[in-house]
Amino acid sequence: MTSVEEPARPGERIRDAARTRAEILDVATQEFARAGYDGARVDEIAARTRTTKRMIYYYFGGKEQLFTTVLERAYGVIREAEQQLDVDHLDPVAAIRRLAEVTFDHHEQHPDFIRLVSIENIHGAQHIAASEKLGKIGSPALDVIRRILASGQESGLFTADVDAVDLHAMISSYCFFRVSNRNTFGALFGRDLLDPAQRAHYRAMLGDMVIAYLTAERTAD
Amino acid sequence: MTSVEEPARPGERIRDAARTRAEILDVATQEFARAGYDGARVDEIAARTRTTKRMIYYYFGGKEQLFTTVLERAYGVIREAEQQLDVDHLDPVAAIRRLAEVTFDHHEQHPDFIRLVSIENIHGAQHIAASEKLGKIGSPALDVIRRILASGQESGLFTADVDAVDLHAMISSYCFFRVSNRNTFGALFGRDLLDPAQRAHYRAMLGDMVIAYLTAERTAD
DNA sequence: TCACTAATGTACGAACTAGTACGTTAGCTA
DNA sequence: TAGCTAACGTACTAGTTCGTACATTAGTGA
Repeated sequence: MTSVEEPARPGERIRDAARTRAEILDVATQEFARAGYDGARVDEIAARTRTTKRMIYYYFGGKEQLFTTVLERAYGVIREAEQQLDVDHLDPVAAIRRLAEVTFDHHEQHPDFIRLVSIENIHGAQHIAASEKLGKIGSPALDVIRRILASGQESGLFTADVDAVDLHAMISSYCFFRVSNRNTFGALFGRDLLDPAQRAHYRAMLGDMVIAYLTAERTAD
Repeated sequence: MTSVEEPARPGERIRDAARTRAEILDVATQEFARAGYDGARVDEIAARTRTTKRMIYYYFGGKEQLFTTVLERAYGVIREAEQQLDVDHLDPVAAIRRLAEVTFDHHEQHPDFIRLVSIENIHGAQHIAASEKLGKIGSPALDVIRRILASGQESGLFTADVDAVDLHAMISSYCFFRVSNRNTFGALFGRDLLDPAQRAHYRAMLGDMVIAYLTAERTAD
């Protein structure tokens, strides 16, 4: 998230379109993540900004488009993180573990993103559908997975029948659930999935799981 | 879900507290699952019922308590399904696969439940916390997992360092994600995780993953 | 320096929404 | 069958919430 925090001496009123826009997006991200789409209040977003509600409509058109823009920016952040990923120098097993760990870390570090995605799912992904940007930005992580899989399968380390998108779903589900379902899981089972003391344990567990799946000999079917 | 659908000849007005209550819960479940807690409309729930809004407040006290009761009932259904589970006659590997498959099936068959849990997570699991019923109903599935794990570890089939709650989280995350994130995943990757043609594939993949994890020799750490 | 426009602020309204005051009736029980 | 109460319906209100009409000013280019 591009956070904005110039001091802005009180009383003085500065015009800065980019700053105002970014500040609205920052606050809106928090507010939507906090309360959901319908629970979020446009007035509340405005109040926590150095500008007024009028500006939200000026820059974004309305609550719906504001949420779409918030989503676009949140997905942009994860896409950037995935693009940083460089595992070509590692052997397939180490590479896939590294990918899993980076995914794990990113989910943990961006709970707001997880919440926004959960909210978007409740609403049928309608904002993604309405967004031109989000329509066809494939995941860079997918390309990485494809390369690792191809290399691992070629060398015979990995079983042959694994698909990149499926593996991505497997890794994502584990990382996502840990954050998205933290509250109900904690309430029902008395265990905090985000407990810092257990972090390394869960991180290793994910890697072990994925590698075990990829290297196990499958029973005939 | 205990669905209610007596014909109830038009014009005639029958008094039936249990039926009215159940009908409100049925409709409320759909409405909350459809639109989220804040998106759901009490008037809409009432309108789709053969009774009036007044009755919602008569029986449940308010929107908040109505949602809590909806949640309690939804969790009750899954707990019942878990209690049906009988895998004691199977060997550990078959038993754990069976457990995974039953979990898989239940999630797929109850998308409304998944949505309600997602919604509850957005709101910090506050309704679970407020509910006496939901406070301490452990999951029967957990007991089953504990027995299978103990048996599998004793016989040396499974690695020793796996915890029941962790394994439950692993299985749940896969099953949950497939339903909860169907919309965004489909929109971003063009693949429907609930495609009936892929159902068997994903079901087998889960079992393979869990068994691979449980039977793999762990690298020293 | 003048004028023009992008950027901003104020005040308000129309529609919605949870919740309630009050009145009515079915059906059971004494 | 009289009366009592659980069950139900109608109509309304108070407060909220998204959105906008209108007024204003900072900064830039001619």
